[in-house]
Amino acid sequence: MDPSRHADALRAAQMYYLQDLTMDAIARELRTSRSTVSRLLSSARDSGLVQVQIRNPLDTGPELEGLIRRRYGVDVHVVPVVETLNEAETLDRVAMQAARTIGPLVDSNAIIGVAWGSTLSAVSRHLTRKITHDSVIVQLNGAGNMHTTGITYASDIMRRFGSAYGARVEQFPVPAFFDHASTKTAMWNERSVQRVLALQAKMSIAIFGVGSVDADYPSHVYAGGYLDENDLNILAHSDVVGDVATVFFRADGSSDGILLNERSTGPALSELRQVRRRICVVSGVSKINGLKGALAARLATDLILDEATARRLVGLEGMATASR
Amino acid sequence: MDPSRHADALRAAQMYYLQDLTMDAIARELRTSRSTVSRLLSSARDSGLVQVQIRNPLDTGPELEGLIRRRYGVDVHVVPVVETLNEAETLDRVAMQAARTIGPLVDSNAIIGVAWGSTLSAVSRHLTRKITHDSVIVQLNGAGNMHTTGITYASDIMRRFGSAYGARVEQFPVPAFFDHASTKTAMWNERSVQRVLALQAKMSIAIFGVGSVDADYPSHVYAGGYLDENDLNILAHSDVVGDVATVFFRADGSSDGILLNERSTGPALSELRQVRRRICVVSGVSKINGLKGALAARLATDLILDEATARRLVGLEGMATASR
DNA sequence: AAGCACTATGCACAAACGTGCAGAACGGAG
DNA sequence: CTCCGTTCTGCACGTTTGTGCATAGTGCTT
Repeated sequence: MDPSRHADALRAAQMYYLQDLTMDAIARELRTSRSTVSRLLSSARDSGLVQVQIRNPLDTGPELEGLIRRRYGVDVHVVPVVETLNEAETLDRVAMQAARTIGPLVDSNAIIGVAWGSTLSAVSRHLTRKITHDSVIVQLNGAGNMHTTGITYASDIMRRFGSAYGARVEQFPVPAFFDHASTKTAMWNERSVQRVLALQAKMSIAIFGVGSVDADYPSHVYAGGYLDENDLNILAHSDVVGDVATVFFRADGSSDGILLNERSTGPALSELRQVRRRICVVSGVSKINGLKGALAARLATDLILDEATARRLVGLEGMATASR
Repeated sequence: MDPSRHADALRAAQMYYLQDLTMDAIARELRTSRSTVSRLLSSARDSGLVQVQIRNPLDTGPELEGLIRRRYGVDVHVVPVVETLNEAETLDRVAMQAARTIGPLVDSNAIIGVAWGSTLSAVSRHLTRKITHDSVIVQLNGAGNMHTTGITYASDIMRRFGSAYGARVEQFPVPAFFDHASTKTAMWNERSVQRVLALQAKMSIAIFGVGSVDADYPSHVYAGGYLDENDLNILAHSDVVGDVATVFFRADGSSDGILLNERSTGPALSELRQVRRRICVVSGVSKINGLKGALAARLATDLILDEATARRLVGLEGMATASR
């Protein structure tokens, strides 16, 4: 990219967003055409030069947010969507808003843990660029399964995060679940694995969705060939309600004694809870039970979810909007 | 204001700025007309719900900024303006950009010192609202003179700052200059004055312009009847180059032995330098000598100025733009 | 209950904006 | 120097957005 174009984009952005000039006026000052200015501005926006932030004064916000915030002790962002949208459209809009909400939280020298799944995939597609230095994106859990090594799917997510924030990407090249807990123990002593684990231990931000065992559209983990029939049976007949980064938990948030976790490659819930900022993105009411479990386990510090699910969470299904 | 209107504004802002919907689509979701949405959005913008920020990656920024930053050790924001604009238009645009640049720096519990003058007046007119708690705006120096008590002029500035940030306003009801230094000493022992001085001592942000003795358009201080003919003569025949908040200094930044300062009500330069964030706004090349003195005195940590003055500061008058 | 002052709404029009397209400018490769 | 592929530019058009104005709504006073 021509560096003088970047400088022009900066000038244009300042004049447009900070001085309220029209594109026409800016075009005259830069001696170019209005359409070029339009393009300069859009490049300024998606190169992260311009940051738009919505700061919701906590006290005046819709009571729905206040309710969730107080009950679960998380910073919550309710994404307004109409009920008539289908699952895919809702996910798309939640993902877009999530991507723009986490942007401002990312800073230089951050170590960002990222899970994978349909939610994170959608989020990764909507990230806006932001220039940071010496940041690292680290994969939270393995993505290999019986059919594929899972590399491309999860690594696409990782790569998008990396290029949006100009960060190094550290993949976690292991399966989602080992067949034998003993293999995991062995691998966990490998230096290549330990390097990733060490990074995970230093995470300042973690971003993940939740899986819910009883979701209508089963999450990737439950349908994608990551678990065999036997495992699925065991899950279905246990009191497990969901997972975060392929680590399972019960409705009360406990996870002790869940055998599958010993073969899972995701971070133990107690480790995850060490991370300063833990951002959970949820779209779709069918994930409600998994979400409740995750909140009971205090896995998230920040929660981004669609309005319908938010209402379900606090038992206000009937209300049309939060504020009247 | 109807609280549900505020909630709608928030919803609309989220959908418009974070989900990229058109106003038309938002209107359908909110069951109202598109024009109402347009108005909701503009109210969201100027109530500070929506914050637009331009983050200029320091390393890729125009070299002009880098030059000033390195030479004077200040964070600099150069406001792009064409040379053909007259003084008033330039001031207006610098002021608008300055107002929007300082917005993000203001936070809850801040104590903000504000000077007065034509520059600050212009800035105060363009402030964008931002909700903060327990912030205080404190006047840096008295504004009374021989003709008026100066209350309305300076207090308008203060009031605008106060209402933009929802902050308490503390005026400084003294003249700009005392006739006798001894009166100042006496007043400085008054409890009402000491309360203001105590606040000033705790400032976290100070915002001021500069006066320049040899400016084409003499600053308010030099023309507004604040000083009598005798004082002006003394100034003209001394080596004083300018002032900040009615405290004078020389080209090298020194201020010792300038008698007028003993009668001035502004903060001593050494006190001003204690403030963590000191924002200096300058518009117009004729202030160049005052500005150079202020920079030599290290009075500012942040400098916002128009492009022509910036070029003059580093001796690049000829260059059309910074980057080609 | 009526009157009044003020604010919010929708319409219609004008202004501002985004984008497909065709041509210009640029930058190697031969 | 010419060719070719790529990127940038301005135009033209359709879409999206801002705003003056007439009207409807709201709340307060008498």
